[in-house]
Amino acid sequence: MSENDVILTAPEPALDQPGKVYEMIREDIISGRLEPSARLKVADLAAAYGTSTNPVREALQQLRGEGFVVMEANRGARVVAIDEAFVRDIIEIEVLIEPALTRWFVSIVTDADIAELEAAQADIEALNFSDAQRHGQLDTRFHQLIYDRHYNRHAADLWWKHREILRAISRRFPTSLSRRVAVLNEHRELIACIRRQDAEGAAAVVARHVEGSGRHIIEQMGVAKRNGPRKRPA
Amino acid sequence: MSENDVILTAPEPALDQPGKVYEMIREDIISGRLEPSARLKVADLAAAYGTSTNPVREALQQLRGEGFVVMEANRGARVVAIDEAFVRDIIEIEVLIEPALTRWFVSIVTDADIAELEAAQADIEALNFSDAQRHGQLDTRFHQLIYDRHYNRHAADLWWKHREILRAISRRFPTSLSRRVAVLNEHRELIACIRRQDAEGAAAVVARHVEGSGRHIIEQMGVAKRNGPRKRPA
DNA sequence: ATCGGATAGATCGTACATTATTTGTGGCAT
DNA sequence: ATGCCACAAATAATGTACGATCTATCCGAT
Repeated sequence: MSENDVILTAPEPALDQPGKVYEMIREDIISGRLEPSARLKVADLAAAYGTSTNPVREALQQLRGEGFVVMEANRGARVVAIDEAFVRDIIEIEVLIEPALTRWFVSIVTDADIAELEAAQADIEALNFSDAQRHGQLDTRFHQLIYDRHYNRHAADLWWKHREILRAISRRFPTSLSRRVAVLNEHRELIACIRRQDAEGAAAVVARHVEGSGRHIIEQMGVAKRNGPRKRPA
Repeated sequence: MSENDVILTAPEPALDQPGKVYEMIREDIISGRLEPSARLKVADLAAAYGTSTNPVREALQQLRGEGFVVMEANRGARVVAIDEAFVRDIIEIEVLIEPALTRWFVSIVTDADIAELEAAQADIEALNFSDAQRHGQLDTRFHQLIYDRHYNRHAADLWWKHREILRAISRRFPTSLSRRVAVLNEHRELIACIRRQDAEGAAAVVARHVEGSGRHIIEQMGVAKRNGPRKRPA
C-alpha cells in the first residue's frame, strides 16, 4: 500500500438503494475520511462500499463533474488537492455571491425569519464552542436560513457546494479562539443590520465574515504546513 | 418513439479514444443537437455514438455533476431544462463574477494584452455579423483573453461553463440588430476603460454587458414562446 | 545509465441479472 | 355503463461479472 492510498478499511454497511455509492463517497470526502489527494482506486472503493466497480466509476465521474475528484486518463482518480490557492479561489467567489444573496434576503425578510436567525444564533452561543463539529453544523444552518430563501437556486447551490468543501477543510484544522469570537460578533452585527433593513450594511458584514473565515483557514493551513506535513493530528 | 426522445439519428463516426463519449454528448448538448429537456436513454445514446452503455452512463454522470444533465432515480436522464429563470440565475452570478475578473485584469494589463483585445475586436467588426456562429466564437474569444489571465481558476472555469451554456441557448434564437450594435459599443467602451486603467469603469461596463446579454436572451425566449412552442424554426 | 519486459491498474466492451416505473388489462363495485 | 383498484407485462434504469486492451510504472538485465 503506497503512501497515500485509500484509507477506508471498515467495510461500510451494505447499501441497498441505488445511487448511494455516490453519496457515501461524497460524504467520506467531505467528512475528511478520504483525505485530499488520496488516490481512489475503483477496485478498493468497490470492496469498501460492498458494490461492484461500475457504480463506483459512475459516482467518481459525477464527483469529477462537481469538482470533488480529479481524474487523469489512465491514471485513475484522486480526491481534489486542497491548497491555499484552492481555498482562496473559493472564498473570492463567495465574497461576491454571499453579499448579493444577503442583500436580497434583507429585502424580503419577515419578523419570523429574524426570530429564526436569532434562535439559531442562540443555539450557537449556548454551545459555547464545546463541540467544534456541532458548531460547524449550527453555523452552516445559520447562513442556510438566509441563502435558502433566495430564488436563485444556482447561486444557493453554488454556495452550498463551496460550503461543504470548506467544511471538509476546516475539519482538519482547529479554529482559533479569536476567530470564534469574531464569528459570533459578525453574526450579531449581521442580525442587527437585517433588523434595521440595512441591506448594504448586511452585505458588508457578510463580505467581511466570508473573507475572515477564508483568511483564517488559509492561516491554519500555513501553520500546519510549517509544523511539517503529518498524517494525523499529534 | 415518444414526443421528446433522443433525436440523434446519424450514427457519428466511431470513436477510438477513451473519454470521447463524454465530449461528444457534451458537444451535442451545447450545440443544440440535443434539445433542452430531451430524454437521454443510455441504450439509444450508446447506439448513436457507436459504443456500449457503460461509457454512456459514466459520461451522463459527469455531465450531471456539471449541471448539463439532470437525472431522476430510476427514471433516466434528460438534458437540463432551460427556462427564463435558469438564464436569469446564471446571468446574476456572472454579473458578480465577470466584473471582479475584469477589475483584476485591468491591474495587470500590458500593452500587448490591449493589442490582442483590439485585434480580437477588429476581427469581430470585420465579420460584420455575416456569420452568427462565428461571431459567437469571436466574442467568446474576446472575453476569454481577459478571464483566462486570472489566477482564480475556479472563477474562470465557472465563467467558461456558464458561457458554454449560454452559447447553447443563444444558438437557438436570433440576436437582434440592436443587441449586436450594443455588443460592439460595449466592447469598445471596455477597451477604452482598460486602456486608461479605469478598473471601476471597466467593471461597470462588463456588468452592463452581461446584464444586457442576459436580458436579450430572456426576451428572445419570451418571443419564441409567444410564437408557440415549435420543434423546428419555421 | 538505459532499454525492455513484467505487472498493476484504468478503460472499455459485452452480457446478463435485478429492480423500479409505467402502462395495460381485467375484475369488481357503484 | 362508469369509475376504481389490483395485478401483470413491458420498458428501462441500475448493478454485477468478467474479459480484452491499453498505459504507466517498476525492476532487472545489459
